[in-house]
Amino acid sequence: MHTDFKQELNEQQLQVVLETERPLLVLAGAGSGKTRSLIYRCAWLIKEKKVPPKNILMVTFTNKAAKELQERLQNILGYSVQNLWVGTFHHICTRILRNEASFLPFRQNFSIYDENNQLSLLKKIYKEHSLDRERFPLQPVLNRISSYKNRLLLPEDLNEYNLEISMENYKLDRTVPKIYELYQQNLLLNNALDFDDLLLYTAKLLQNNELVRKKYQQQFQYVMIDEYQDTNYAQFEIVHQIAAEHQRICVVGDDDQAIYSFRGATIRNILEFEKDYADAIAIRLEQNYRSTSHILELANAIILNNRHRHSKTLWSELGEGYKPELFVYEDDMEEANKTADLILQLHEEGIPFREIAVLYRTNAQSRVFEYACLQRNIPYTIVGTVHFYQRKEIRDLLAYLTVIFNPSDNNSLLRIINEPPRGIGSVSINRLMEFASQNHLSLYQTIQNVQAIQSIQPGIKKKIAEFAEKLEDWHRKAESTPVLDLVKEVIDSLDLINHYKNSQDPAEISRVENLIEFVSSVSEFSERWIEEYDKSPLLEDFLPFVALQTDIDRVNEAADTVYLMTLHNAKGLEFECVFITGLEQELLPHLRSMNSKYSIEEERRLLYVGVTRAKSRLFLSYAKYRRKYDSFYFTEPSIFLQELDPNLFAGYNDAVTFKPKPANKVYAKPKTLNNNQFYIGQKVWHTEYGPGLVLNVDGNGPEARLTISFSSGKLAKIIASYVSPEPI
DNA sequence: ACAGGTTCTCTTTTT
DNA sequence: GAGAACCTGT
Repeated sequence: MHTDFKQELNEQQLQVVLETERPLLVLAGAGSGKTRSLIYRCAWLIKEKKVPPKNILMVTFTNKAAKELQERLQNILGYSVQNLWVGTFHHICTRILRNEASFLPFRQNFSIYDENNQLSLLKKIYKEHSLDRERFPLQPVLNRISSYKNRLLLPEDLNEYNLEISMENYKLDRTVPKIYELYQQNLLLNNALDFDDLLLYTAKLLQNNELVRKKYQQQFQYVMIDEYQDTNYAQFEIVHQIAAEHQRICVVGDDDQAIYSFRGATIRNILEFEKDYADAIAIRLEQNYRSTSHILELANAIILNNRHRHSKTLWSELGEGYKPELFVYEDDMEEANKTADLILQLHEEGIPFREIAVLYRTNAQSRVFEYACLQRNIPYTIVGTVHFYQRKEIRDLLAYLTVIFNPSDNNSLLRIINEPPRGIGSVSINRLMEFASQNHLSLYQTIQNVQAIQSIQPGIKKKIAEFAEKLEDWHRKAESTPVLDLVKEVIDSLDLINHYKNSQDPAEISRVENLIEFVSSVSEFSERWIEEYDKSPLLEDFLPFVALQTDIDRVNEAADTVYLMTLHNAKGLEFECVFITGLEQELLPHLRSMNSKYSIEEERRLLYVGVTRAKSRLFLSYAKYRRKYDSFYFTEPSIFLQELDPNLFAGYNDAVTFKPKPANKVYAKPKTLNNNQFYIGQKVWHTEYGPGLVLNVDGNGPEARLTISFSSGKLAKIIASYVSPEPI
C-alpha cells in the first residue's frame, strides 16, 4: 500500500492521510481530490494503524457517497470492510437513537417523517385547533420549527431571548411556538421523528447524558466529516460532543461551495474550526484534477465577486482546453431545443450521454428539457422532481410497512385504513377516532378492539376487524421474517397488482411497474445487507434506509443517459460536458434570494459549484423570455454574467463590455412541435404511459383531446400538449 | 361509499 | 398548471 500512495497522492493529500492524531482542517477546492484523500486516510487507519473499522466514524453528504466510499475502500484494501460507521448525519443519528431509545421520549421503533408526513400532521393539528391556514401558512411555520430544531431548541427551551419576534410578523412569531409545541406532542404521540429531530435528539442526548457521551467518545476514536461547510449547529454539536475529548477529528470542506444555509448550515463551522479545536492544523488543496484551465478561470472569476470567503485560486495542469460558451436564446423552449441539439452533436463527437449534464436552479425547469430530449430520442435521467418514494402507490405501501413496524403511527394508519378501498368510510373512521381519544388509545389499539365500539355498524366492524387482524399478523411476523418476504406477502395479500392492473385509468397501470420496481429495490437492498452482515435484513433495517434515501442515491450509473438535475443535486459530481441553463435575474440568483447580500453570495456559490462540475466542455445559457406558471415574462441576464469579463467566453476576444452571443444558427433547427399535426393512426409517445397509437382527435391545437391506445393495452383520453409525436 | 367535478392554494434549493 | 380539498349526485 505504501507504494501506491506516493503515486496516487500529491504532497498535501499525503499529509491529509498521515496526520491522524490531531485536529485537521482540510480546505479543499473543487476537484482537488478530497474524496480520494479521505478514502486513503481511512485505508491507512485500518491497514497501517490497525484501527478496528468500528472505531471509525465517517460522515458523508449523501448515501451514494457513503456507498462509493465503501466500494473504493474495498478496492484499495482488497477486502470488504465490515462494521465501519459510514453514512450521512441523518443515518448515523438514526442508528444512535435506535440504540439509545431507552433514554429518550420515544421508542426504538420510531417512524421517520418526511415533509409530506409533516404537512399532513400539521394539517390535522390545524383542524383540531381551528388554526387559520391563511394567517399561519403551513410551509413558513414548518420552516420556523425546523430552524428552532437546528438550533437545538425544543418548545420548552423557548424563551423571550431566543424567540426572535419581529414587528412585521408579530402574530406569526408569537403563534409558531404554540404550534410547535402541539406539533412536537403529536409527533411523539405517533412515535415519530422528523428529519431535524434525528439530529436534535442525538445532539441533546450527547450533551446531557454522560454515560452515552462517553460510550460514543470511546467508540469513535477517529472522526471524519466530509462537506463540513454545509453542516448546521446541531451537526456541529454532535461532532463536537464526540470528538472534543480525543480531538482526532478531520473535517473536509470548501467555503466556496456552501449552498445549504437555507436548512441551517452555517459557514461558521468551517471558518472557526481552528478556534474550536485549538491544536488544529490546516491543509489546503488547490490543485484541481478535474477541469481544464479555461473552465477554472471562469470559476475563479465568478467566485472572486464574493466577499465573505477564504481567498483561494484553483489551478490545473490539464491544459487550456475549450473556452466556456455562452448562448442567449429567445425563450425557454428554444433553450431546451438548442441544448438538446448540442447534446446530440457532442454525442456524435463521441461523448457518451452519461458524461453530459444539464443543470438548472429550480426543478420546474426540467420539463422543457425532458420534452426536448424525448423528441430527439436522447436517453435522459431526471434527478429530483417526482421522487420515486413520493408516488402514491409507493407511499401507500410504505405506510403499511411503517404501521407494521410502528403501530403507534396513527398518521400512517389513517392513510391506509381504506386503501385499497375496503368499505371503511369517513363516518366509521371518525367514530374510531372518537373512541380512541375518549379511551386514550392509539388508532391501532382501537381497531384491534373494534367489537367494543357500539356506534359502528356490524358489517363494517367485520371489515375493520379483518384489516386489524392482518396488520397484527404482519406485525408479529416482521420481527423474524426477512423484509423482502414480508413486502411480497403484503402486496400479494392486498392483491395490489390486480387492483391496479384492472383499473380503467392508464395512470393506474404504471403503478404496477413502480410496485415491481419497489420489490426489486428491496431485493437489491437485501443482497447488499447480506453481503455486509451475513444475515437477511428485517423491516427495522429497511425502513430507515428508505426514509433517508434520496433521488440522487438511486442514480444508476450503468445506464448511458444524460442527467438533468438542479445545481444543488450536482454537488460532488463531475461530467465531461456541463450545461448550466437559465442564467437570469430572479432565477439565478433566485428571486427569493435577492433581498440580502449574503444570500446572493450563496447563489453565486451555486453557480460556482455548477461550473466546477465540468471537466472539458462548459455551456452557459439564458433565455430572453421565459414561461412562468401560465404566462411569459421578460428576463434580464444574471448579475453573475454581467460582472464577468466577456473574454472568458469563446468568441469574445475583442469585446470590452458584456454582450451575450446570439443563439448560434449553425445548429439544425429542431423539429418544432405543431400540435395540429396529430392524426388518426399516428404513433405517439407519453412520458408516463409510453408508446401508443392515436385513435381519435377531438378539437385542434394543444387543446385537442386525443384518444390513444397505449401498448400497455389500455385506452386513454389525453390533451395533445402532453403527448409527443414518436421520433423517427 | 365513491366517482366526478369544481375551487383553492402554492409554486427555491433538500436530508 | 398541479395537487389537494371540498362539493355534489348517484
